[in-house]
Amino acid sequence: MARQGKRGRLPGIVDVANRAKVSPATVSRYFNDPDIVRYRTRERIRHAVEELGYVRNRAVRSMVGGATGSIGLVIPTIDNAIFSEMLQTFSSALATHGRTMLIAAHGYDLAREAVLVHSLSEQRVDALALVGLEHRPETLVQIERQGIPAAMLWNYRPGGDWPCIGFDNELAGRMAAEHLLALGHRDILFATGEERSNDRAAGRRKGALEAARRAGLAVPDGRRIACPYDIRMSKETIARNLEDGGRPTAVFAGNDVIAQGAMFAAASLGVRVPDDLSIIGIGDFRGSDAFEPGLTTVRIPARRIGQLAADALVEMIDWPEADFHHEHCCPLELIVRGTCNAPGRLLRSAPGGNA
Amino acid sequence: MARQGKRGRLPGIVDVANRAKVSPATVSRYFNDPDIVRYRTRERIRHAVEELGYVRNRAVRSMVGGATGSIGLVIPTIDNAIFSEMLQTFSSALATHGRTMLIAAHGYDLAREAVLVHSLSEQRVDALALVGLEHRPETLVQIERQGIPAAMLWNYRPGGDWPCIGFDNELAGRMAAEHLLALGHRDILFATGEERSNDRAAGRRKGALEAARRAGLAVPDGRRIACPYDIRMSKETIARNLEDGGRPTAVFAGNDVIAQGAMFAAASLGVRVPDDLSIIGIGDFRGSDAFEPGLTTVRIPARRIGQLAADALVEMIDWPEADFHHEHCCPLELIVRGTCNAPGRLLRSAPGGNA
DNA sequence: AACTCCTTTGCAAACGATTTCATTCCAGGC
DNA sequence: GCCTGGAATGAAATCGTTTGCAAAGGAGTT
Repeated sequence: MARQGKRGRLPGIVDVANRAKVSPATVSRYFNDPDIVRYRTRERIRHAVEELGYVRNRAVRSMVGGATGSIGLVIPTIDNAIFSEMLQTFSSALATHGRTMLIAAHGYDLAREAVLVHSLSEQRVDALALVGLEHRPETLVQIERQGIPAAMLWNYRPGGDWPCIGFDNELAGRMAAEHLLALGHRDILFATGEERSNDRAAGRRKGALEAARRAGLAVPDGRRIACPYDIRMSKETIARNLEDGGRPTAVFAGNDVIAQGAMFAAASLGVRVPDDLSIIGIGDFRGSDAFEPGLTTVRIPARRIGQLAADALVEMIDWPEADFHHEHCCPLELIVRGTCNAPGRLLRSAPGGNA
Repeated sequence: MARQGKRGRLPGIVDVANRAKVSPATVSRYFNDPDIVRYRTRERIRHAVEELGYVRNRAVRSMVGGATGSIGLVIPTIDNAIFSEMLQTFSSALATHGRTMLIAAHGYDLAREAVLVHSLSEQRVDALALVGLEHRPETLVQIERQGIPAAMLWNYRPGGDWPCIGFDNELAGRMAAEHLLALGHRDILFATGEERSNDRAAGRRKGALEAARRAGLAVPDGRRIACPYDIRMSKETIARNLEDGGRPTAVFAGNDVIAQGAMFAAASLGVRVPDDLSIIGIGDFRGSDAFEPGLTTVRIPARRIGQLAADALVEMIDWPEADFHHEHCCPLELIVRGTCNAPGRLLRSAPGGNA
C-alpha cells in the first residue's frame, strides 16, 4: 500500500505547551533560547515534544519578523561539473549554520533568472546568492525592494553595488593564454563559452584575447569559436574545427568542460596531446587531474567561494545593521600538468590556410 | 557601498488592498483564483501590486492549511555527475508546476539524512523525495508522522511501503556483467561503490556477482574491490589493482564515474582499451559518450526518473485523498560503444597470480 | 517576616495571509 | 418598479509562532 500524505492536524506549540503544563511562550523560548528556561521545565518540554512528535514550523517565524532559515542560490545550471563543488561546499557550510539551501537553475537565461528570484522572494529566503554580476534590472530591483541580503558569486569586480565573492575572470583568461604564449604558441584556437547571459565567459575570452594582442598575435575569426558547456558537444565542435581549419598548435578552452571535450576531440582524430596539440582549461574541476595526460588548467577556488559566500550571507542575515564590505577576490593558480608543451619545431601554415 | 538587506516593513496584502480600495480577501482571490474577481477590480489590484512591489508570502499559507510550494529533495551528493541530470530535470519539472526545490545532501550518511529530513519538515515542504530505499527508521517515522507525501528514487522494489521511482539495480549489475560474460571474459575485476548507506551499489554488486556465479565463474576476493565515487580516486585504486593483482581482461565498474577512473587508469599504465582491457560502466552519465573510445555502459534513465518523481509528488500533493500507486520501474538499456571487446586469445594467468 | 533582586513564566497582542459566511451589486425578467 | 439569482466583494475568524510586558517564583539579606 502506498502511503499517502494526509496531513491531519499536526501537533502545534500549544499542544506541546498543554502537555508539558507550560505556556506556549515557554515552549517557544525552549527552542529559540533554551538557556533562559529552567532545567526542570526544559525536561518536561523535551518529553512532550518527543511524545507528540512536534516539529516546529519555521515558515511561521518569517511572519513575526523572524527568519525562515532558508537561503536561495540561483545558478545557471546544476547539470554540470562547473558549479558542483561550489554548490556542495555552499550547501554544507549553510548546514553548519543551521540553514537550508533553496536552489534554482535558470539555464543561462537571465529573464528566467528574474522569475526565479521572484519565486524565491515569495518563499521569503533570508538571503540570496546569484552567479555572475550581470543581471536584469528587474532582478536587482526585486532584491533591493525586498531588502534581501544578497551576494554575487563567481565573478569579481571591485567597487560594485553588491557584495561579490569570486575571482577575476579576465585574469583567468589571461593566465591561461599567457601560459600558452610563453610556451611559444602562435596559432591558438580560442574555444570559449557562449557569452549571452554569461559575463564569466565573456571576461575570460576578453582576457585571453588581450593577452594575445599584447603578445603581438593576430587572432583571425576562424580561431575564435563558441562552445556549449558540454563535453560531447564541445568535442564535436572542436573536432570539426581541427579537421577543417588547419591545425592550430594549441587550444585555449574557456573552461575545463570544453578542455575535456578538446582532449577527446584530439584523441578521436589521432592528434597527440601535448606533442601535436597543447590544451589548457580553466576551472580545475573534479576529475581534470585524472585525465591522461593530466589537464593543465587555471584552478578556480570553487570550494573557497562556496564557503566564503555561505559565511558572508549568514553574517549579513545575523547582523543586518552592520555594514560589511564583502568583496572577495579569490586567488587563481595555474596548475601545470601534462597537456601543454612548446609547439613542435615544424612551423605550421598560417591560421586559416590549409596545411 | 555594499548594499545590506535591511528588511524594513514590506508591503503586505493589506497595503495592496487599501491602495486598490478593495478588501484583503479580494486581493487574496486575485492571486489564487483570478477568474472570480471582476476585470476592473483585477486591474486596480494589478496596479497596486506593481506600485508597491508586493510579493506575497507563501510561508504564511502553510499556516492556514495551504502549501508552501517547496518540495524537498534529499540526495547523497551533489558534488558529482551521478545525480546531476536527475536533479536538473526534477528541478525544472517542479518549476513547471510552480514549485521550488529545497535540496539537501547527506554525503552517503543515513544518520545525517534523518537530520536533513527533520530540517526539511520544519520548513514544511509539501513533499519529499529521497534517494534509495534504505533509510533509518526515525527518518521514515518522521515522514509518516508529519504526513508528508514522499517518494523514494533511484531504486526500485515492488510492493514496498513507499512510492518508488527508479530502476532495478540488481538488473543493472546483471546486464553489465552479462555483457562482459557474453563476450567471453572469465577474469573480471568487479569495482563497485562503497555499500555502506548505499543500497544502489549493493544491489548492482549483487546482480553482477550473481551473473558471474550463474556463468560458473568463481570471483576471488582480489577481484572485488570497493571504489569511491570519484574519478581520481577510482583511477588510483584501479591502477594499483591492475599493477599488483595480475591483469584481468575486463573491469566491471559499479557506475560510470568508476568506469571513467578505470579508463584513465588503463591509459596511465599503457593498457589499451578495449584491446587489452574491456571496461563497462553503469549510468551513461553526461560525457560518457564523449570518451575515446566511447564508454560501453548501462543507461540509467535519469531524466525520466526526475520527471516522473516531480509529477508523482505534485500529484500526491494536489490530490491528497487519492490513492495513487506510484511504483515506476524505469527500463534500462545496454549502450554498446567502444570499450568492450572479446578478450584476447592469449589466456591470462589465473587471477591472483602474476603475469 | 519583610524586603530586594534576579530568574522564570504567563498573558495577550501581534504577524500576513486564507476562507467561510454574509452581504452587496447588478442585470434581466416580469 | 419590483423581484430574483448569480456574481463579486467584504468582515471577521483562523492558522502557529514570537515577544513585550507584567506577574510570579525563589533565593539571599536584613
